[in-house]
Amino acid sequence: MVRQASAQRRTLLQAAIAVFARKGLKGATIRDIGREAGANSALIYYYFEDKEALFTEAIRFVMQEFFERLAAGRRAFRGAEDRLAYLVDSLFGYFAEFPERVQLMAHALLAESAQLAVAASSFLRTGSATPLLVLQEGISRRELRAMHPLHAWLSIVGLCVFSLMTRDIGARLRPEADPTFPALGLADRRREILALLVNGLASRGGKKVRGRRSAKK
Amino acid sequence: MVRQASAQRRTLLQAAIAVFARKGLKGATIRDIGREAGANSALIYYYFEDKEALFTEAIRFVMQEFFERLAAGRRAFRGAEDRLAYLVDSLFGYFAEFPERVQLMAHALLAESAQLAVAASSFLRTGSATPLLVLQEGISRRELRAMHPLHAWLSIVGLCVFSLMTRDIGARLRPEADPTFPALGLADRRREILALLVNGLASRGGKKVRGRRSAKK
DNA sequence: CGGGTTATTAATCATATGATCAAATCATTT
DNA sequence: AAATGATTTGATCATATGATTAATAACCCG
Repeated sequence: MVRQASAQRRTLLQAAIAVFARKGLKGATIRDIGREAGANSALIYYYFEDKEALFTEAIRFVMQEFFERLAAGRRAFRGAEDRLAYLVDSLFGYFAEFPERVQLMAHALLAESAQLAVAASSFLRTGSATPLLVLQEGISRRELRAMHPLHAWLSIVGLCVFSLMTRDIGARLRPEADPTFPALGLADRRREILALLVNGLASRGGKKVRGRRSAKK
Repeated sequence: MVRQASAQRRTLLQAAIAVFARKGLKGATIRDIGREAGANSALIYYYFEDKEALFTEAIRFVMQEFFERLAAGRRAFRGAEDRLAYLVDSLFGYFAEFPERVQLMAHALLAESAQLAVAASSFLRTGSATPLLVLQEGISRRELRAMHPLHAWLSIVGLCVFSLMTRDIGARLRPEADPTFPALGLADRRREILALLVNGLASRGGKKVRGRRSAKK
């Protein structure tokens, strides 16, 4: 029957986000999600069509929530670095608050790209995809190199998501294989990614370093 | 009994790589893999411990093969851009030849990081992780900014893998949502990623543009 | 050829899973 | 309180799955 808005429905959706994030669409089971929600798993079929539809709604929810936050925090930008910092910080801030949701998006991206594309295109159509607008603005103002904003955005997301997802890989490698590997916190990673986005990996040494180099600290 | 090297064993491993790449560890079934290999699925248990061990061997195989190619193609570098181009081109070239293997690594990176860490650390220990050596060399020579080479490598992998994995998402979005979205080929993506790695996203306009800007074309 | 080892298969097991449904509970209105 | 409709649950079904096993086929060496 697929009921709309209700507290129970929201609870189930949040449980689904958590479990899908941990195990992926295939790895998560209906019973897992029911248990996480503290409800009978059969209830899921009262509120949602099936497991796939629940997954689709989960990624749509996360995407919408993220775009809303981004739009809410939008401001005037002082230049390229400020503009890029806004995007990177939004990603890092969102995922610092809801770490499991990055993982959900990563699963969607990798294994269920069809569903992700469906969800994403609805945001593109309604013009509510803030990151693309912000990047487009930066390109128009010649702050950023000329390129399609979607490519720029995917590069930023790729860097951040990869950095966030590989934190535990680094942690696992560190002790045995490479004692020199530094245990960087989120703030350090944010700084490195921002430096990469603004200036690239190449050293600007020899010739004079640009003033825009360091954000803070 | 877990037999070592044999033609059949290799066939099964290749089939596993293909199926795991398509469906992930959880999504792939033993029967899928058997069918792909044209063999009885029970045979898998003759050559491999279980499904997880097969997955681990699959990512180890791909990682080793990729590192070997990288080591074979290693050369003297003329500077930061040349050095970064070598790494990006190695990734893109490997993907062009074996797209499914890159997808397998993406699955391992984002969804099965525990197994990836096990496989990766053995390469780190033996010092055969060429990309880290190449990056370390570039940093020592002040071509590249000072940072831990593993972070630099993960950034490069993140950019490339994300770009490669989102190609079909872009293709799905393009027609309906955004008619301006350009259908970039691999060569264009390579160029954009390299430009980002060398110079960042920020425009060098106003102040004079660096000579190292454009790779070719 | 023949005996013994290795490789491969069909059949099967136990369990997990997505989904359904009828019954039970709860809420709301009369 | 009775009646009606919405919500929740335990039981159940059919199927898919990872894994095992016993039997068969292929291979090899004398």
